[in-house]
Parts: sequence; C-alpha cells; structure tokens
Amino acid sequence: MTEDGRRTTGPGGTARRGRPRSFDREAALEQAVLAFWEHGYETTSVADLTRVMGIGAPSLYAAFGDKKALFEECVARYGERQGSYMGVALAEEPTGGAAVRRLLREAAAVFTAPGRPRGCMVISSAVNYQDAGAEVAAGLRGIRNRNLRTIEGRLREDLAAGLLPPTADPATLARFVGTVLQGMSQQARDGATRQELDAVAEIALTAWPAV
Amino acid sequence: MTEDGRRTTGPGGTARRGRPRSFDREAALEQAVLAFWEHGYETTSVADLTRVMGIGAPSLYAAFGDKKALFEECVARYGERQGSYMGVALAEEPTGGAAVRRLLREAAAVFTAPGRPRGCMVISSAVNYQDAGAEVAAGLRGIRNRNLRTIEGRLREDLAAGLLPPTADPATLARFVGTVLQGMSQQARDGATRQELDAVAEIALTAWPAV
DNA sequence: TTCTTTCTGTAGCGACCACTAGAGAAACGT
DNA sequence: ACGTTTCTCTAGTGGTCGCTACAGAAAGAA
Repeated sequence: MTEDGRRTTGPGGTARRGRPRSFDREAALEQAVLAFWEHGYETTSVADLTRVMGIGAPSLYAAFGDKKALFEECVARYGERQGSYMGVALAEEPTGGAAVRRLLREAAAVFTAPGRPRGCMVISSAVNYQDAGAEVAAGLRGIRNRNLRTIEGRLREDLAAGLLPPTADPATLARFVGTVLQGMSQQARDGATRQELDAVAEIALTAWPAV
Repeated sequence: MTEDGRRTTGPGGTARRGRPRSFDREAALEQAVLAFWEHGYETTSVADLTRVMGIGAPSLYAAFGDKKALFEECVARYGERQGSYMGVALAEEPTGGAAVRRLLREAAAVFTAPGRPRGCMVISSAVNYQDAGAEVAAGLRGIRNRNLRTIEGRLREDLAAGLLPPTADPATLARFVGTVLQGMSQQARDGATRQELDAVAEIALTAWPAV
C-alpha cells in the first residue's frame, strides 16, 4: 500500500482492482495547499478542505490520512513548488551573499504573486495555535530554523573565502535575513505591494557588510 | 451603565446596590491579555479564557460583553502597558531616526521579556483566522498600518529638517522598520534570545541612511 | 454472471464551539 | 426583616469540530 492508498498499476503492471478514485489527487492537494496557506492549519476545518477540494470527508481521509498528514503533505508540496525559491537561490548562486540578495528580491515577488495567498506558507500558516496544532507549529518552526542554519553555513563559506569582513557574524547575518523574510511575509499579508517589498528588500541589502 | 456594567459608587457617591462582583476585573483582563497574546484570537476559546481568568462564562459575558469585545479591550490594555514602547519611543525621542533606533532596540527586549508571551500581540494574535476572526484581524492590521504612517510622518519631518538625505523615502523607510519589527516578533516566537534580536536590530540600523 | 476489492455518499459519533436562561446567592436601601 | 438589585453557578442551547461506520457503487478477476 502506497502513502496515498492506491496506485494505477500493480507491481507486475497489472491493473489495480476495485473502484477507481473519482477525483484528481494532485489537484485536490493543490487546493488544500491554498486553503492552509490562506487561513492556517488550525483555522482551516476539514469541512473547509472538503469543500475546496471538491470531495467528501471519507475520500479525504482515505487518500491523505488525517488533517495533520494532509497538512504535512501540503507543506512538502509547497516546498517543491511555490516555496522552492529559497532552495533554488541557495543552490544556484555561487556565494552566500549572492544567494541572500536573490532570496530577498525573489521573496518580494513570490509573496505578492497574484492569484494565490500572500506571504509564505511556512512562515504564516501556524502562528496561532492550541494543543492540537502544537506539533504542526513545531514542524514549521523546525523548517524555518533549519533554513536559517543553511544560510548561516553558506555565509560561513563566504567568511572563509574572504567575501565577508572578518568581524561579520554568519549566525547573526543569517538571522537578520530570516527576520526580514518573515517581516516581508507579514507585510505582504498586510497589503504591501511587490514594489513596496522590493524597496524594503533593497534597504535591507544596504545593511550587508562589504569587505 | 458603564462599559463593564458596574461601578463601585453611584453618581452621588452612594454605594452601588446588588451583589458585588467577586473577582478582580483588572486581574482577569490581564490574564485574558496573556492568553490571547500567547495563542491568538480565534485559537483561544472562551473555555480557555474562563479557566485562566478564574471566572465562569456568565461572569465573563456580564463584565466584558462577548469574546470579540473582550479581545478589543485586551488589545487596548496591551497598548497601554506591554505594547506602549512604540508610542513612548515616538513621543519621547526628538527625531524620527532616534525614535526608530530606540524602537528596534526596545523591541528586542520587549519581545523576549521573561514571564510573558514572546513577540508582539498586535503583530501575532490574528495571523490565522476564518470568517469569525476577520473583523478582529482587520482591526489589528489597521493598528499596524496606522503605526507605519505615524513613523512615516516622523521621518518626513526628519527629511524636511535635513536629518535624512534628500533621496530617502520616508514611506519605504517606515515600511522597512515595520518589516523588521514584524520579523523580530516572529523570531522571538521562534526562540531567538534577546541578545540575538539585539544583534539583528543593530544590523538593521546599519541600513539607516546618513546625510 | 458472480466474487472481491476499493472508493463514495449519507449519516452520525462524542467533544467542543460561543453563548445564555434561569435559579439562587449576596450585597444594597428602607 | 424585607424587597430590590446584581452577580454567580448549573446546565444547557444549536452549531461545528475532526473523524468514521456502513451501505451502496464501480471497477477487475474468475
């Protein structure tokens, strides 16, 4: 049994038995991403989810497990698609400094892209929670703190390569980047335009230490 | 009838009739502030509130109206106490630039003060919501955007007084300050220490334009 | 066709949501 | 003491929460 409880063909290429799923799992998942992204984990009910996904509750539970598992799959999916800008910037730019510059500039665009929720799902979808959302919130916090350490690692390389002044502290610089990103995400949710966020990112980058 | 539905003495100084309230309204309000601050508006139930306030639901409704009215009173109270740092900085510092410097440095301390929730209540207590919390979220967003315009006004004065370079844009600078504050609030909630936030604020201030 | 497998829709589980009716308790003035 | 006023406590209201039992539908296998 695969994670989603089904596959189109068996191991030997034989067709799967039983009634086939009547909805597009990928499309339904994408709708769930949008709902969680917009309203957050605890504040999005299963009824909200089934409505936007266009399926009944039993189908949701059969295909995704439960609400928490669905959310985690949504976070993973978000990270592969809309939220991939951070990994891409870190992977494609040659230095940490260049990655940070690209990161902040792309965030301004990504956080205000039309036709989808504003801001970053990893940042904003589990800010308010009670016991039921504590684990999920801890998971997102873990992602954020891991991202911070990744940036810090890249900046440590910059420091060793002489691309940062010897007095620069990679950990603090990384936290500064995270702070600006989280602030930009909230600003986007408060109505800031892409141009306004671009200007904010530009100011933040003037704080970057030069050798 | 006063807002809270009672007073200790009547207009003529005569004692109030009827059974007196058996709890300290101020103390109960303060506990409600802490609960909303920690968990947010929609994710704090009336049962949570009555528990931390130490009163029954009918007493809460008699003394504060309903959940929304209680929250609004909590926001007002927060603004007078723990959240007053912004107004104080803007009122006491002679220039916008000095106010911003003080603001960011005090935020590092206020957002990580021991014995109370981390971050800023106005920033973080209505990030995730559905229909029921939409009005409350809009109210907080209004406070944030009003604060931004207040800072912008002070920076406009700095610009006119020649304390900022003529190319500086007060609106963008104000939004940068708001972005860093919102980011610092989230960082505090993610576990950043006061020292770490201090260092972040210091970096942010290096971006401040000098004449 | 008939059996087996898997999905879907109805209907509802106990728990909780914000909120309140109504009875009794505790203060007042007279 | 007695009536009036106001608060508190018990016990609920209808509605929604996440989740699921069960029956019927829709597919492949025999």
